Amino acid sequence: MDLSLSSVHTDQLWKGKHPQTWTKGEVKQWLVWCKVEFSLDNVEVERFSMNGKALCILQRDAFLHRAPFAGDVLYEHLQQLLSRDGPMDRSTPSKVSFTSSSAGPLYTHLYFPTSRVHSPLEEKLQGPDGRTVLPHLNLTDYSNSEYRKQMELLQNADTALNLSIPERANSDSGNSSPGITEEDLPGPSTKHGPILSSTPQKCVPRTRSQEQVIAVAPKKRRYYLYDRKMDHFPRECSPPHSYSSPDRTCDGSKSTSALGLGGTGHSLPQQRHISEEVQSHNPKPTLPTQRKSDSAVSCSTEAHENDSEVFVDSPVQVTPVYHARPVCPSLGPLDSSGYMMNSQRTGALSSWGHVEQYSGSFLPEHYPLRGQARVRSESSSSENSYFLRQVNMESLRRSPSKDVSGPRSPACERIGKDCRLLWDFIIQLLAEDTYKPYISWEDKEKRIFRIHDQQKIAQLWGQQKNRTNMTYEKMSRALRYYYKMGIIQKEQGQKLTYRFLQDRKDIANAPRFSKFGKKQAEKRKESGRQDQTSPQMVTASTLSPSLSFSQSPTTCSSMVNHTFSYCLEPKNMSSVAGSSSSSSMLPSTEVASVASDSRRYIGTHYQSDKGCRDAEERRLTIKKEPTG
DNA sequence: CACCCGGAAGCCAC
DNA sequence: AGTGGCTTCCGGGT
Repeated sequence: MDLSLSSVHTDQLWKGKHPQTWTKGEVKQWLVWCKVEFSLDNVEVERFSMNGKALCILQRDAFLHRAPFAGDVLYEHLQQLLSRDGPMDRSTPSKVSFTSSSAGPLYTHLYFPTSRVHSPLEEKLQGPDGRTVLPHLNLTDYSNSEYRKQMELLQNADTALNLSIPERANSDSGNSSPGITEEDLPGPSTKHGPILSSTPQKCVPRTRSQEQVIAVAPKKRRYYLYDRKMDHFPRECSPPHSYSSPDRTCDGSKSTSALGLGGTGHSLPQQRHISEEVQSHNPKPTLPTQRKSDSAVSCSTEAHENDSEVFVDSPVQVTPVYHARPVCPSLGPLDSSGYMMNSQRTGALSSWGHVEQYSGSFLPEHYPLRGQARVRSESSSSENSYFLRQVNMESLRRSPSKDVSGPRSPACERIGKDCRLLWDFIIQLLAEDTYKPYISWEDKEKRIFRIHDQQKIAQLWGQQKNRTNMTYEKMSRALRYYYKMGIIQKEQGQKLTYRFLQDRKDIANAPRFSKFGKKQAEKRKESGRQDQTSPQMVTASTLSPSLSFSQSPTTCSSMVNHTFSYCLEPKNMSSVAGSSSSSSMLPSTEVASVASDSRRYIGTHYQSDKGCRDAEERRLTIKKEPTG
C-alpha cells in the first residue's frame, strides 16, 4: 500500500507539495500535523496565517516569535522539508513582496551590541567582524497592492519627516538584513549596550539610508529606551498569548497603549521628541491633572494621554523596539559588570516591540520580539523588588530550570535585595567597598557617612527605584524626611554628610518597617494611651547632631550611665518603641539644650506641616521616665 | 553656585 | 480606600 498516497488526505495535502507552494490552508494543515506529530502544545496556527512562500521566508526567529515553545521544531521540520524537496526557484524569492523596486522590503531589526550577544542563536548571527546582525523578525504575506499601500504611507511619512525611506536591503533573497551595528544606536551606547543615562537622550530621528532610529527617553519609570528601525512593518505581529504585551508595564501597571503610541487613534504630531531637552524647548501645557513639575518622561496612561511622552516622528507607523534594561546594574564603571552579565544572557532576547499605526490601516498590535523577553517587576516579591529582570525566553525554552536573568555582580545582588528603602539602600552602599568612591563612612562608630559623589548616588538610587530622573536634590528630600523619622540627620556644617541615628536593626524594627514592629506599635497604641500624659515633646530632629542616640541600650554602653532614660515613643516609628530599646536616652536638659542648637527644626518643625499629613504622628516623643 | 531646608502635591506599591 | 515612602517641584536660606 502506498503510504504516501494514503497519507494525502485532504488535510494533508501539504505533504505532496513543496513548502513554497503551500497555500495558506496547507500551511495550516502542516502546522496541525506538526502539533500532533511533535506534541506541540503551544502552536497557535492562526499566527501562521500565510502561504508557503511566506512561511519559507520566515527565519527561525520568526518561528520562535510566533510559537515561542515550538518554533524551533517547526522551523527545523520545515527546513527538512525544504532540503528534501530542494530549492525551488530560490532566485526569485521576492515574488511575495520583495519585487517592487519602488517599495523595497522593510525589515525590523533588533539591535544589540555584540557584547550582549551570547545566546547560541545570537552567536550564529554574528558577522565575521563580530558585529551582530540580527535577522528581520518576520515577513508576512503582503499582497503587492497592500504592500505598496503601506510603502506609500511610509514614504509620505518620511517625506513629511524628511527621512529617507530605507533602501531595499539586499535583493538577493529579500530577507537578508542590513547589518545593524552598534554605531547605529543613538544615544550613549556603551559596550554594554545602550544605557540609561540620567539625562534622557535626545531622540531625533536620523536620516539614514537603511534605517532610522528613534530612541525614546525614559518615560516615567517604565521604559527606558527603545529603538526604532523603521525598516519593516511586519503585519502580523500579535503577541503570543503567553506573553503580555507592553501594554502592561513591567510591574503590571498599565501604560499608554504601546507607550502612547496608539490605541486611541488620536493624531500625533508629526514629530515628537521625548528628551527633556526638547521638552524644555517646547514646553507643553500643563494639564490640570498633570503634575506640573514632573519632568520625568512618562508613559503610563494615567500619566496623561495628552502628555504622552513617547515621541513618534511618523504619523503613520512605527516599529519601536524596547530595550528594557536592568536597573541596578550599570551603576557605572564599578559595577557595570552586573549589567553586562545580565545583558549578556538576555541580549537580543530581552526586548519587545510593537507595530502601531495611527491612520488605522493596522490595528495596534504588540509583539514581543524574539524571545519575548519582557520586563517584569519583582515588586511583589520581597527580593529584588526594584530590579527589572529580563527573561531570556530562549534560554528558558532550552533550559527551563536556569535562571536566565543571568548573574549579577555581588554588589548588585546584595544591594538589590530587598532594598526598597532609601536608608537601607544607603546602608548597603556603605557596606560595599565598591561604592566607597561614591559614599563612605566618615565615622563608622558614630554612623556618620559622607556622600562623595552625589550624582552617582542619586543615579544609583534612581536605578534602584527605577526612577530615571533621580537627582541628588530629590534624593536628599527623601533623606530629609528621615530627619523627622529619626533615622537620619544632617551633620551640621558638613556638606553631604549625614548620620544615621539608629542602627539598621533598629530602623528595620521600627513599626513602620517591620510587621513585628507594627504589631508592637498597635499593642502599645491599645494598651498605653493613658500613659501618654503630657510627655515632653521633642522631635527627633531637634536633637543635635552631636548627640548620639543612635544606639540601642543594648549596644550603647555610653548611655547606660545616664540618670534618666528616655523612651522614644513615636506613634509611628521606630525602633525604640518597637523594641523598647529606648534608643534615645537623653536627659531632658540635654535635649533642650541641643534642641536650641537646631536652628531650623525648632522654627519649622511644629508649624502646620500640612504637606506631611502625618507629620504629627511622626514626631518623636521623648518621654521622661525615671530609671529604676 | 552648591548645598540645604521643608512645604506641597502627587505617584505608586502594598 | 488608606497608607507609607517616596518623587517632584518649589521658594527660600546659608
